[in-house]
Amino acid sequence: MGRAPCCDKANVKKGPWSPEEDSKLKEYIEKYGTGGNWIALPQKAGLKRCGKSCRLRWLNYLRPNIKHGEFSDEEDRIICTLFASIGSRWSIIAAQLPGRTDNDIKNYWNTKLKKKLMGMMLPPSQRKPPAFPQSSHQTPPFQSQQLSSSPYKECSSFSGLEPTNNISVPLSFSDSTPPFFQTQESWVSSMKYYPVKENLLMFGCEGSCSSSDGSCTQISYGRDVIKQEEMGFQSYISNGLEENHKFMLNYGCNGGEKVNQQSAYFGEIPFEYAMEDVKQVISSSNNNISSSLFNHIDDSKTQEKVMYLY
DNA sequence: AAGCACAGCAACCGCCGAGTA
DNA sequence: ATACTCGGCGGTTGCTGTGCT
Repeated sequence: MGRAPCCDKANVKKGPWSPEEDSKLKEYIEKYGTGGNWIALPQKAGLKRCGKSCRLRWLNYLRPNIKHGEFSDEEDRIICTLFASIGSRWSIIAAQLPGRTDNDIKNYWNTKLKKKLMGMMLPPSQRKPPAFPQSSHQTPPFQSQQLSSSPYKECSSFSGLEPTNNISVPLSFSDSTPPFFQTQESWVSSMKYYPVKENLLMFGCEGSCSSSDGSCTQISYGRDVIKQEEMGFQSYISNGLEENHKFMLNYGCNGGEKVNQQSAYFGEIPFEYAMEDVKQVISSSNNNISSSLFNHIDDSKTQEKVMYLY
């Protein structure tokens, strides 16, 4: 027996919300709250919408104190730091950015930050000028001569990321590690990676692979499916020698085996962490970032959520 | 001016875990 | 113990606006 649908799909409206629907929902929730029952809410509020849709609309758009618009450098930094530490746990990341929703952050990551990051991982010779506004910048003191001469650094808007000690990595950078990664922005080098195949390193967490035996030839990247043979066979310059390594950035986790993958992968950050644990782990390993990161972080977002859940 | 490609974002889908009858 | 409901979450899709050719 399949799972019962959360609503009668034939009789619910889908698609963009009209201003009338918005005001109905907003008025109702402001007057009566959600009553702890989103499924029943649309009917009570006179909306032909699925309860889930109402919840999403409220949380992502209608509730007070939602921040829209440009993400600041500080927010970029927080997102990247947390992503490097805990992966695509958008709700947790959102909890650290008051006024931002997980959906917002997810979209922002998928459309902008990810590309920025990918761009930074390309060797200087292959980088394209960034598509983002230039901001104040700072060259990491450990940057190599070659990279320092790269014009790209001038454009990094991740400049707020201070050089830091690495958060624990499953493998330490070693002789087999592309020096490229050792000389990039510190938060990039602090990202977890592990070898997938010979000369292929994967950052973030494991890719979503359709086959369980690892023989898949495609890895899902949101709407971009990348065939392994098409994956960037990037070259990088090191000590005057050009070498080839494949690398890939993974920003998603395979939902099916989340727990195992996460706990195995983020060895020092158990999947079932508490927020305090995350704070502690990041604080202890990433002093420069974390000190400012968590200073303004409190449970406000959590409280906010609770507040509006009534 | 028209057609196309791409980016951005709102919204949907389906799975999972917690709570409860 | 089991079945079921519901809220929450992350991944994905589809629409719309914008820029380019």
